[in-house]
Amino acid sequence: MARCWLVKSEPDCYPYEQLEREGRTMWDGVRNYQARNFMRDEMRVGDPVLYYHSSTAVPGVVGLARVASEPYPDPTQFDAASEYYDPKATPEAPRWFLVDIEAVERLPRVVTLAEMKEDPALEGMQLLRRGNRLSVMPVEPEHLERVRALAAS
DNA sequence: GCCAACGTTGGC
DNA sequence: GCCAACGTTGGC
Repeated sequence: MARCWLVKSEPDCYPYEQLEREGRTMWDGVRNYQARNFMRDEMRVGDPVLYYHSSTAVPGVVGLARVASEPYPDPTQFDAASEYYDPKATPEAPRWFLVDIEAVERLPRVVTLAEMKEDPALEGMQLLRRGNRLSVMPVEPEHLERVRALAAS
């Protein structure tokens, strides 16, 4: 079975609806080494991805997506006009990597953070650990299936 | 707006 | 290599 993932996005910044509309996007602007390492070293084309909305009134998983490319350097790190510009990165020695993400399907309903916390079947899920701030993280396949089942219920 | 948790930076 | 200071994330 493929590895499964969860990505966070603030809906004010890049909501799932926009990914649906555009079909596919570069998952750029990630500036955390752990998250980078997941994208650079462990993601494979086709891996399933839960799409999570953070910093919003009702945070939760809203859709399914999928890894759509091999890793490659995040072009925004070289762009002095970008908010993600990193002066220490060069094309010869890129520091930040990303993958493309494509929309698969919106969940029938939002699976909220609150209900995930209450669900014994999701115990141990990295998203639910205290103080978790990673914007890209692995998800156990059974946890991903459980979230899908909750969304269908 | 508050605050806990965490990552990063930089002085030593 | 330690650790305090600082900035950011993100739920509430």
